[in-house]
Amino acid sequence: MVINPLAETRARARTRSAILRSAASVLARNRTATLPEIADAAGVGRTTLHRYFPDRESLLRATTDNSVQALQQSLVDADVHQGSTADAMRRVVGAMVAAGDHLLFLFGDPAALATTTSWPTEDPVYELIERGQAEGVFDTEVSARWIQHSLWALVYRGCEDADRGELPLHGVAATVIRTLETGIRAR
Amino acid sequence: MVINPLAETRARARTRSAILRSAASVLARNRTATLPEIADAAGVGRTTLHRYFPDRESLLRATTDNSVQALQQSLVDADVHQGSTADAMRRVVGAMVAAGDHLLFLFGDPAALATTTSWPTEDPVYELIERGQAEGVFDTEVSARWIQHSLWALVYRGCEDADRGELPLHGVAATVIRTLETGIRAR
DNA sequence: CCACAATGGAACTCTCACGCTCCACAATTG
DNA sequence: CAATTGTGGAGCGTGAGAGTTCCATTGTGG
Repeated sequence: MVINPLAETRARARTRSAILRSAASVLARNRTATLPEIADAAGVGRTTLHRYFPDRESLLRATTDNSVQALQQSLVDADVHQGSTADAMRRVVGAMVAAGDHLLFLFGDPAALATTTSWPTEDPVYELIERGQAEGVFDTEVSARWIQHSLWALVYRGCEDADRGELPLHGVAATVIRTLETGIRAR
Repeated sequence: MVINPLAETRARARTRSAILRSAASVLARNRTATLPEIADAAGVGRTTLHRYFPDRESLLRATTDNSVQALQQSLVDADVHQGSTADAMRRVVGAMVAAGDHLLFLFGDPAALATTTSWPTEDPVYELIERGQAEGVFDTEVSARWIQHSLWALVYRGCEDADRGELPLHGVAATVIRTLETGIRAR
């Protein structure tokens, strides 16, 4: 009956991604969450969790890789090379906000990002920032790296505020973009 | 010999604050750090650590309270009511950066801030922001709360970058202020 | 429809951080 | 310079979470 023992059945694929999604969500909010907590959130038994990810570390690695991939896909969808630099940056913010839990998980744990091997060497967002600086659209007094980190920081904070109900989810992107583009000064 | 059994001797006070300082520093970088790690960082034996803080939770509470107080003191020194709103805000950024490890510890752990009882109800920075909005100096399209959170996010990120050597410590405040005031757009 | 993949509860061991105690030694303070 | 306070190493019991196995039950999918 087994046609291809290497291929995951649909059931396994569904379970696997349910676990990864819940893991990112739970760990984003409490990085010391226990395995049973994660299993419960995924609607899965602790035994099943162990069957997919033998130990905690492999679950963390898989969750990190999965979140990196989800975030990247979201950025690809944003199509950074389309239209003006400013418009592209706005789409980037929207894309990151859309990545939600994945972003909160990744940037909430300094260790996670530091140890992952799946972080792309080619970063379309970083290139976009450099492009914007070369075009005279973005500030050249600060480094491209800092601009990128400012972007991360504000989007992260926006997502967290939304998560706590301090900011309506549909307004996060607009608010972040406004502050990112022109700061907190009145115009 | 005991003159006042309630008063801490100088030695005890020194040890206590050494522990609290190290705890904030170590826990900011790894919130699951073990007690021996914290004791080592403070140059103190594990036994002594336990003598001052019977269990992990009491150490965490004390460290949180201590960091809140240090940050507050730093803000008091910044003298928010002195001079123009813009200048005051610049001093606030400098004060927060100076708080360094305390800030990284406090804002790095969502749970720490949520459970502390020592967070002041009167927040001079929040009042400064409201004042700035009323004066037409700060953006009124976004909430005062969001401006405050943007401030936190950027200062936090700046401190972290400095900690990782991605940003020179003496440039953190200036960089954060620039981005905070006018965003990432070129002028 | 029915074989087999997939699941999850129960129960076990193992590890490791924690909390605690005791006692010899060092530092302080008057 | 003593009397007392403060320190820290060694070592032990405890408990929570991790990792494992077994087996009865469920439910996918050909």
